[in-house]
Amino acid sequence: MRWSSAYSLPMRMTQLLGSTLRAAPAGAESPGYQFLLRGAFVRQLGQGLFSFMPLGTRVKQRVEHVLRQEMDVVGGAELLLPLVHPAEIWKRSGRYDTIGPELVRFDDRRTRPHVLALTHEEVVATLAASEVQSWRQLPRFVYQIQLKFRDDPRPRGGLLRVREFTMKDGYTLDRDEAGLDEQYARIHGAYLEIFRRCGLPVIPVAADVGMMGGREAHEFMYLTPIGEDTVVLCDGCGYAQNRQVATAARPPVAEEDPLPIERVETPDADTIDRLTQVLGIPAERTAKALFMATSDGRMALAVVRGDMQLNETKLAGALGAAELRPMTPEEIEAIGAVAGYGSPVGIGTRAVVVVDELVARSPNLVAGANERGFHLANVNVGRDFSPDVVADIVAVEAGQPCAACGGPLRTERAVETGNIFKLGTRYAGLGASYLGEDGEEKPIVMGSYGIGVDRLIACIAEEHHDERGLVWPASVAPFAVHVCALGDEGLEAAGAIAENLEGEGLDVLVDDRGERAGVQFADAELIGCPVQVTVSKRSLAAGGVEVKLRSEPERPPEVVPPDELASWVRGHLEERATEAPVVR
RNA sequence: CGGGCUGUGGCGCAGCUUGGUUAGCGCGCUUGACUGGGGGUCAAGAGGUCGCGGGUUCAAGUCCCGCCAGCCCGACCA
Repeated sequence: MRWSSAYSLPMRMTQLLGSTLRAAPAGAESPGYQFLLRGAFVRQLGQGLFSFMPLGTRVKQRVEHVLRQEMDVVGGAELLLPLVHPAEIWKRSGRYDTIGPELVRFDDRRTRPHVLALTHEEVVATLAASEVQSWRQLPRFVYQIQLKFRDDPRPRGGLLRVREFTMKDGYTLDRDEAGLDEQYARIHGAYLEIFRRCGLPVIPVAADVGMMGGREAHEFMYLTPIGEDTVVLCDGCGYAQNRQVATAARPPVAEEDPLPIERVETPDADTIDRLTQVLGIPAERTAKALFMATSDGRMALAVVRGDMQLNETKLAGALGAAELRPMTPEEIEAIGAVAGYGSPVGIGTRAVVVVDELVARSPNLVAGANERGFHLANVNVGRDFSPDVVADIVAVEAGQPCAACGGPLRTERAVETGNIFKLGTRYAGLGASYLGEDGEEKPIVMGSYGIGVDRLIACIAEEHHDERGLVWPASVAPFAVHVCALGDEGLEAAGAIAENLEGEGLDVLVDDRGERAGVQFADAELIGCPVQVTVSKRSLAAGGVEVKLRSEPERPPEVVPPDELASWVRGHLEERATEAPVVR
């Protein structure tokens, strides 16, 4: 293993732009982000816009090195695609219209419409169309490490959610689904290796395909309370899915014959809570109707059992809608419904009625009457109204039984550090086709594979720190060795020692600032390079330099003769290179 | 986009309630001395359109209105 980048001279701390901060700027909440700021790895320029300082850039380069190696192992060929795209290709894929304002659109000087890339499927599909003619040119796997810009409505959490970010994105081109499955599985494995090498424990979970489109997707989740996603996990059988798509075992439904529908008076019962009080029935005997509008202008009435929550992602999928929003009061009135007393009964064709699968087979539920102050008892799906769609549209809650093994499900907050999508022929409309062995023209089958580099760095910082600062895994540390040069004697001796380490292929940062010992030690711990070397009059008198590992702050330093230093460092780095955690 | 909070020197904050002369404190920065293995001490300094614009007032960092920016929660989102 190499512990060096292409650099051959030690980095002197006096070369670095940006000084360490004793206190974190206000607004930095998570410890990982605080240390990234305090250590001068990154600085914020604007909302969701970050400068990578020299130290941060080093980390980024180390992470990218791991990404490149692992992508190359699974047959990837690196390329670089433009950040600015003619709007045309996004119009041709249809995403120009389905994606909202997070896609930045602008005209160039000749008033030709352009966009800033928020991902690169369109470009790859366009390239595939022009470059691939024959089945003999497939399969292919290309990747890049490039900027993306997404005008997110709410950047937050430091580097966790930004607008401009670096992504390692890869794209597979295959003859058929079987070929895609093969490459997908291989890259799935490469992703696990990447996260292992970066020291980040992740869980692959089944996920929603979202704006990408396609038939299958996985996300690589880092479990942390600062995460914005929720994953559903089963300790019993290993079930793991994003809450957006997760399912739980369905409870049994009452075995009853349908009773005659009945209009009951329910004053001030415009919530399920109030309704159950007024009628003295449990929430699972009620059906609640939610009013949602789709981005393509359809009105939808979603019906779930009163004790369950709607999962909007599932509903959007059931409707084939890109986006959903709650209906406005005017829209609710327009379809003849009453908020708080909404009901699918009698709504007719004024709204698309989507009924949760459990509601569809539950007899004698209490539903609204579309009339203020009244509900309908003994509503039965099929008899009293006909749903347009029956599907699982409820959100899984912690504690519900696992659909696979019956064990209790739990939920955890998580950060999505990477994702992989089986796009299939979603982008074939851009002309990506090839001539098969049988002479038939066939659509190219695509896959898409992303890892957010900045987000990955943020997660590594979150995972690897103590109360004093960062503790970078050796694989991504800005430098392998941080040399503290104490006093004039230390400063004098440190140069040769650092150069020697560099000559041995180790990246070295030398603190040549002439600061007091305490300041140097504190900054070394904040910056978090794996090996700390102290050169001073005292260490030289003792026969060499003092070494200690950032990961073992309590262990007393060891004195090592200068000519043995490189092998000492190398040995300890190798030893720790295998320590990165693996989660499944 | 909705709700909340915050904008005062490079960083962290006080001052605002109850308007009143030269706007403070800690850290950092500069210079000097001492010190020299865990953010040292002393001394002397530099550095501020108090986010921006308007208003009220004899007088605004302080009160009012508008705007902008950032942070948090929600909506949204890979």
